[in-house]
Amino acid sequence: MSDNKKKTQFLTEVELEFMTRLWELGQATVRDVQDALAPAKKLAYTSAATILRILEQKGFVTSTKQGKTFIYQATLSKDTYQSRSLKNLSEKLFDNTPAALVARLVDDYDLTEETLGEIRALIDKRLRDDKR
Amino acid sequence: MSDNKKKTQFLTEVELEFMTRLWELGQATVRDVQDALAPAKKLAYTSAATILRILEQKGFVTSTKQGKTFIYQATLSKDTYQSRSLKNLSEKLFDNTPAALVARLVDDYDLTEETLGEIRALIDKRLRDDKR
DNA sequence: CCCTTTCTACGAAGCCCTTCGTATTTCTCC
DNA sequence: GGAGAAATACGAAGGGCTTCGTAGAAAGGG
Repeated sequence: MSDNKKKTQFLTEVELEFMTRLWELGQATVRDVQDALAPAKKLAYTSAATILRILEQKGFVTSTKQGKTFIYQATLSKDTYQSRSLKNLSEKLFDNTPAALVARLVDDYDLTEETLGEIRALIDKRLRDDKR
Repeated sequence: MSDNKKKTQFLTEVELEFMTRLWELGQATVRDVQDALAPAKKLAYTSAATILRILEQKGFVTSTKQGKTFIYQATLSKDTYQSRSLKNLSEKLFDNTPAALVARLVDDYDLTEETLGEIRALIDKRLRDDKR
C-alpha cells in the first residue's frame, strides 16, 4: 500500500483509435497522429493533444521531448492489448470458455473456406507444438 | 428522416452485468436481478431499478407490468450480443481478420489439448457443412 | 529583435454513467 | 378504509470522456 491509482485497464473508443495510429506509426508527434486519423474522425489539434496527454497519464504511452515537440510512443504493445481484450471478453461474455468464443466466431461470420483453413492450421500447429 | 436516435451498440460494464443476470434468469423483477448480483457488486435497490430503466430506454430489455411490479426481459439474446462484440473486437483490434483473433487466443491462453481439440472439431464441422 | 508559426498547458462545456435518496404510487390485509 | 410494505419515478451529485478555445512558451527567419 499503496498507490491508490485506479487502474484503467481498457481504452475508450477514441483512445483505441489513437493507440492504433501509434502502433502503426511507432513514434509520432501530436501532428502525426492527428494527420493519421481517418477523415471521419478528424479532431482539432488541441483535442488530439489532450487525448495523448490523457493516454500518458493513464500509462498507455510515454513521451520524450525533442526540441519543443513531444514524441509519443506506446508503452503497451498491440499484441498485449489484444490479449487483454480477448481475455476480458472471454471472461465477461463467454463464461471464461475460449472454445465457446471460437464457436461463436465460426458460427457467425461468413468465414471463407480459406480463413477456416488458416484457423485450423493454427490449432494443428499448436497441438503439434504442445506434444513436443 | 429521421429518428435521430443515437444507437448505443454496446453495453457498459454495469449494464453487461445486469444483462448477464437477465440472460440467466430469463425473466426477472428488479428485486430478482438485485439479488442475483455478486456480493461484490451489490447495489441499492433504486440503483438496480435505474439501470434496468436505462437498459429499457436503450432497447436492450422490455418490461411488462404485472400487478405493481415490472418484469424485465432481455430483447437481445446473449448469442447476438456475443456476435456483435466479437465482430467489433475483430474490426477494431484485429484488422477485421478473425483468423488473427483466433491466433492470438491460441497463443495466449494455455489451452488444454482437449480445448484445442474442441475448437478444431468446430472448424472441421463448419468446413464440412460449407461443403454441402 | 520581432513576427509568425507551432507547440504545450489548462480549463470549461456538454454529455453520459453510476449511484443513491426522496417522493409518490400501489398493493395487501387486518 | 387505513397503515405499512414494496414498487416506481425522478432528480441530483460526482466522476469520466470528448471536444475545443484561449493563453502562453518556443523556435526560427528576415
